[in-house]
Amino acid sequence: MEELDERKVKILNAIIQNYLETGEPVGSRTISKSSDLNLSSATIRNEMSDLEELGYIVQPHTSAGRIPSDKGYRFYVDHLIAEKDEEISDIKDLMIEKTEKMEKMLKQVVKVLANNTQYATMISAPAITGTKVKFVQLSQVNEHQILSVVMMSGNIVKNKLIDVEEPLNSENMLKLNMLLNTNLNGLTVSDINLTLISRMKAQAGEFEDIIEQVLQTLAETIVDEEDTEIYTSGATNIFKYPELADTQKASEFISAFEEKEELRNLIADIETEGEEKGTGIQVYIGDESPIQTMKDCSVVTATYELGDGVKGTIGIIGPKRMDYKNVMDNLSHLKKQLDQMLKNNEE
Amino acid sequence: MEELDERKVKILNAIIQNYLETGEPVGSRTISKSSDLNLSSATIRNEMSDLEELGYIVQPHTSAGRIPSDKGYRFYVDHLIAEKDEEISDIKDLMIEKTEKMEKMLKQVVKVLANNTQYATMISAPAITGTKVKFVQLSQVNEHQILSVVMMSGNIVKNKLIDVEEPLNSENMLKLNMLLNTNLNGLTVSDINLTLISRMKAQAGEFEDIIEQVLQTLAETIVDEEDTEIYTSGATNIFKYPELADTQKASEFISAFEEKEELRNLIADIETEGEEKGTGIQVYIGDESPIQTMKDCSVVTATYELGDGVKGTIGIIGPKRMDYKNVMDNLSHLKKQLDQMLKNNEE
DNA sequence: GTTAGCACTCATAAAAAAAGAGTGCTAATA
DNA sequence: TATTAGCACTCTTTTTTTATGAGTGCTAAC
Repeated sequence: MEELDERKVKILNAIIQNYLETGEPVGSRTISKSSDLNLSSATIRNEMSDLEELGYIVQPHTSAGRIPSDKGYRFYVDHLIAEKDEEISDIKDLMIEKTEKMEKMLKQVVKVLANNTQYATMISAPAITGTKVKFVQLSQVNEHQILSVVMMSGNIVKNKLIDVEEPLNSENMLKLNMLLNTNLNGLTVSDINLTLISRMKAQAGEFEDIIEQVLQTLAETIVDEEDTEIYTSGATNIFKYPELADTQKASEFISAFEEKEELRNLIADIETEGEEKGTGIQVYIGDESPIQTMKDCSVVTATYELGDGVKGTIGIIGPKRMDYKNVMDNLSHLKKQLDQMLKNNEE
Repeated sequence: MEELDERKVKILNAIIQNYLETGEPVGSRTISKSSDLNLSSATIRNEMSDLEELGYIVQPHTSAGRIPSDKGYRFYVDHLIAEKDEEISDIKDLMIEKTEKMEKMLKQVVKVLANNTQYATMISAPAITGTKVKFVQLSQVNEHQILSVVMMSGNIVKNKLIDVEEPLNSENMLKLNMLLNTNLNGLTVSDINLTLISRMKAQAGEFEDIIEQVLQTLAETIVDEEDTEIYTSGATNIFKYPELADTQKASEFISAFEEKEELRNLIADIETEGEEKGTGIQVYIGDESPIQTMKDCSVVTATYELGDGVKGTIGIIGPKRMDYKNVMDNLSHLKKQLDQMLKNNEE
């Protein structure tokens, strides 16, 4: 808070608060009346002039009030957000209605979050990389097809049909299953290297083709998951914020949410970066966001964790004048819940 | 064509053609110049006046040109669309890039279709109801968990973890698997009635709990699929058509695509209804569509089929002035491809 | 240091004017 | 009788003009 004395901070805060609510540039008179420091509009004007010079606020045009700059928002997020922990409606009750399946749960989570915050939301499914093979099973479906079932930690199950020339007898099948399980069990996918592969093939003898295919399935599983599944909700909330609602911008924004490609990049970027003062939450204001389409927005994200270093990201995207406090609280609350839920599920 | 003589038909056609392109009301002068029947604008005006009286076209306001009414579009779709089969880029090549998984394929299909047509598109995954159980397999994952894998016709695989007090020995496991397969194989889910259930439980003896759970999984599978998965693409194409692009409408439209609830109803409605002169294609113009949000749109759908009466629906939603010809051609082409692909996959 | 006062700026809203597209009707024409 | 040219009239759309008003910066007084 070097360059700002207490009064300036108060005024800046008042400006931002007001702007968050209204979305309109705020003038000196408004502040003069609303804030508790009894100062005339003229005095405020002088201070505002200073604040502008320091880069915390800007004027859209000569005779308009001021709006926060990215730097202003940044200051707000870093220093001005009150610490009190508001009551947040427990999402747990809403979402656990027999949602056995991860996918359904995640879909519900983003939806609830979008409803709670009235912004656009996204969540990435926990990435499979680093998870371990828990269980492999081949079964003969009919004469020419074998079904391979692979279960990874986190109870993620992958199936694949493998075509074969002729059926395996049950003895061979048993052998193969043994072979696969003893060799693969507990390994992460990156552990499966060439040495291991050739050893397994050697052991499999005439059935090396099948091994080949199972391993390939595993590899594909990874590739599959490399472009992580992302679930979104509330993209149309953007229309609630006039500064983002013109057709041009809205179209791009919503397209980005439909395509999900950019979101994927965003998440990739985020997962490598730091976080906001130890809360596990990251805030990107305007240009700070790595993704161009969102330069008029702010992005707030949290990372949730399964056991084995498996991570997913949950994020909210809205106008710069977003209710940071509420959003951050919601996210950190949700993060905790997810962490906990997934851990339970893991056992 | 009772009430319309040849010339009126020609004029109506010209009006619609023109409106499809421009989206602007078309005046008598335009028609007079563009069409091949050499008539003055005055004559056209008289004819247009008649056409309006008959309800095929309307005037947005007194001194504007005419635009087609729903009745006009309907006439166009029923009688005026040329029959020639234009070349349509083969979607097959684009989509079969090792898309083993139905889901991915469907996602790609809607995307390609949206790209080809520049409208919003949707596709419903083939409903599982009526498919048959092909294969069931239980396997011991660890001491307290059994994985049940059920494969249905169409190669749809469902997994479920079942908790057990203590592990089954391999002999019992084998027995249970036998039991399940012999009893369930080839049955549709609706075939599984109480008689069968109690018989199976009796046979299972002390393991009736497990049978119970497997069957429950099957039941849940159905419920899961009852609200069919729907994939969409190109919702933002709506912004390309000014008559639909105002924030209000666009927001509703895109929300409907995000929620998918209304689309689901739409599809449910459609699957019970008739089709356009034996092409397997249905066209809903404006109010003809059962869903309110789309009353300013037209909806064109096709139903594709897997073997056993398992159906899915693919649809295009766009402005009333949609390029019906192109859309219908695209759909019927795609329908054929899907039918074929899925049949291959089925074997 | 603070404030009242005032001239000035500039976006926005409202009002007025102009332009244009298209019609309906009438009377002339083939 | 069917077609067409011509013209007045209607409405929307666009452009121009004219307020309106919020908000500033600066100066001078407190």
